[in-house]
Amino acid sequence: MSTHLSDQELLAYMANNTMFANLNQPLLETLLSVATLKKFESNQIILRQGEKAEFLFMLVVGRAKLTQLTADGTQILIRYIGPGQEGGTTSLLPGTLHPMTVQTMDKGAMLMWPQAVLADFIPNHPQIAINALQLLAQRNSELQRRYQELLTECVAQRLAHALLRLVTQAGHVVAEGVLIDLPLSREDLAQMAGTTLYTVSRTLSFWEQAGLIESGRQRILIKKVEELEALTTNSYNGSI
Amino acid sequence: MSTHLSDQELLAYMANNTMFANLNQPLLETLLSVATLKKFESNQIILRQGEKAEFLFMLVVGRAKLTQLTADGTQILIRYIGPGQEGGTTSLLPGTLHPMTVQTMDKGAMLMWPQAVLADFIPNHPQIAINALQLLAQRNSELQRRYQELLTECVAQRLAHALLRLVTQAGHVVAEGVLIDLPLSREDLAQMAGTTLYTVSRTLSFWEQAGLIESGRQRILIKKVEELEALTTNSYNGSI
DNA sequence: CGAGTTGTTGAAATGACTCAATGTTAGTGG
DNA sequence: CCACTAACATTGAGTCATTTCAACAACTCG
Repeated sequence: MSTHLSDQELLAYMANNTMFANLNQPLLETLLSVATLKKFESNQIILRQGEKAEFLFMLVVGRAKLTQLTADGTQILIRYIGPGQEGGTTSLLPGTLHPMTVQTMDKGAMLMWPQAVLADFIPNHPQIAINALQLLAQRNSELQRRYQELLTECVAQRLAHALLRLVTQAGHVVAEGVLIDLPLSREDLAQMAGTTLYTVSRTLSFWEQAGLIESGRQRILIKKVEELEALTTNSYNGSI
Repeated sequence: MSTHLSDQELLAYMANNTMFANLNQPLLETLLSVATLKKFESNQIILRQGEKAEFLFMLVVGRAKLTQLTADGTQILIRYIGPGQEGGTTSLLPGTLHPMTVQTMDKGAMLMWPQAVLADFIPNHPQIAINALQLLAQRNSELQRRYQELLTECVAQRLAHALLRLVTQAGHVVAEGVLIDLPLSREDLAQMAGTTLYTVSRTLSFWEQAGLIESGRQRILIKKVEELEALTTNSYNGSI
């Protein structure tokens, strides 16, 4: 995919994102006109956790990884984002800090809105604030769900949940099942499920033997999505 | 405390809550005029998890407990709220469901705003939406912090964190330290820290022997807050 | 005073982590 | 095109924190 996009395409991405939902076309165009299109290279850090939140962004080409570093230095992986998905939502509120680091995975481009510019739109277009509210409410409920998982589920269930989330976010249907279209290492999965790369490796091996998945280096193919779903609810945990 | 309050007092509670911050006095009064003051008994369920979110509320007398039930039936304790604290924040967005159950602990009273009424204020007073955004952003970052805790810390550290949160929320300074003014059972603490009542009991016994706390039936007095804080950061975990 | 709730504590079981050794794959430069 | 290297993955053995189960002790309330 080229990093050159028409305004048409950019507007389409915006219209499909909750952040810009229910806004009329002229307003979308105005918002686009105050945005900056910034290109980025692979493996570049866009936002660093702890820095002042100065802008909202939306990827239009390429992918990025959202991570958090805990006080003791453990890195956790929040989620992956792709074209049409936004980040830095808290930037609407002046004086906040970025809760996570955003790191690009490919060469790509994004639209950027400075905090002050966007905030100026709210008095006349409160829908923007409502949209942001909607977005934050979604994030909140997803986080709540993950918090619950962590509190009550065993590693195998959490890993199954993490894979299922990846399926809906980055799953491509192929002949034998669903392929997760991301360069995922065991370490990445461990950071998502809150465990170690060793336990991930063991669990995936077990599932591979059971015919649920097929995994190789940085590659995961899920052959039986329903059975993986069953693992998340069942009391049976696919441990070794 | 009586369950009878003047408009003065109600307005003061509102003005101090982030939800109604930066609103002028006339607007606060208008908002109060569209609210309903509802009295409740002890141990009454105000909102049930999964029900349609139909109103925002703010306690003015009494306390309540916010809990969540996970898919497998485990109950988790999110937090306690008291006078001046709100709940049902997601009610600003039409069509959402309550993410948690709210249960009263004492006889008391609260102000209630139906979703539709509040939503009507936003077009002319976008500050309300911004306030809600602020509130959700706070909740979000607190949840993130707790998610991280769960992911990286051991039980003793999580329990220490839970106690410290309770200190700031419901701590009363007394001669010997800080008394947590809530009828907290070991089971309650276990639900907050994501562990079992047995481990809570063991850990508290250990801390009691170390002179950090003093705990009895439904009663916890923290004698050395700083040392408890040290436990949360240190690599040393106060295990048995 | 008795019944039910709440808290304590020991012993055994266990899930997950750590460490260490080894295998596998992709990419690089000769 | 092959050998080399670094990154990624697997697996076993040992260890540890935490849970589970069970028995008992203490407190509260009608």
